[in-house]
Amino acid sequence: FDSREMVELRRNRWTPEEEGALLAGICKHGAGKWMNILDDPEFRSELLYRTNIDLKDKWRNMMIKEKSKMQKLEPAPFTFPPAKTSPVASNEHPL
Amino acid sequence: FDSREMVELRRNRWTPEEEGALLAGICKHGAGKWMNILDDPEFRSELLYRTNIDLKDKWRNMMIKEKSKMQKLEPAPFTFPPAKTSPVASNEHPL
DNA sequence: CTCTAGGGCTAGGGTTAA
DNA sequence: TTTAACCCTAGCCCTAGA
Repeated sequence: FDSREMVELRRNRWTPEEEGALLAGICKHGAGKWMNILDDPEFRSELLYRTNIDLKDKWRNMMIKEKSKMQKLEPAPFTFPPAKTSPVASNEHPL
Repeated sequence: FDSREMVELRRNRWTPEEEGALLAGICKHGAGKWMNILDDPEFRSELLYRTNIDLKDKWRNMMIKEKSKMQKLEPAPFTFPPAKTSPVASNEHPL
């Protein structure tokens, strides 16, 4: 009996602990080895309520977020008239 | 400049016909099956200019309105222990 | 059969406009 | 100020292909 099968009903935010376990698992097994990460005793307890699909989806979302952060750091191309550089309020959405 | 053209620029208010189609679609497919409702030939023509997100948002707003009406009608008497809620038949859509 | 990759869809918080 | 309509996106679903 696998308790992961029971958790189909929840819509769950990822905790920092789960994210850490996922990243550590990726470092150890590689991105894409979702079932290997879940089966690893080192991460199993932290990711008990996640499926291999959950891991894949979460990794994708993390990559999307990293990508958008990178785009913010890239130097702005030369334009005229200059693009407005008003600071973005922290409660606004990125992108 | 025709004032009716101004109407096109406003936010797209839901018509009673659209609301009826949405409710009928929910009865048939269930709340949450927004794309199924849109794809159903029975409702497609009436909801032609709505997206699945529009359907979801409209249903939420309708529920909010119903809820506030309920709260106005029910003074919510203090009881202890709390009154138990009636169970819902499992063969019905949850709505 | 299981597992992964990637597109699609929903839920719910947040924002805008009237 | 209120709120119907609309936006953003994390999380979850569907499914072809390995």
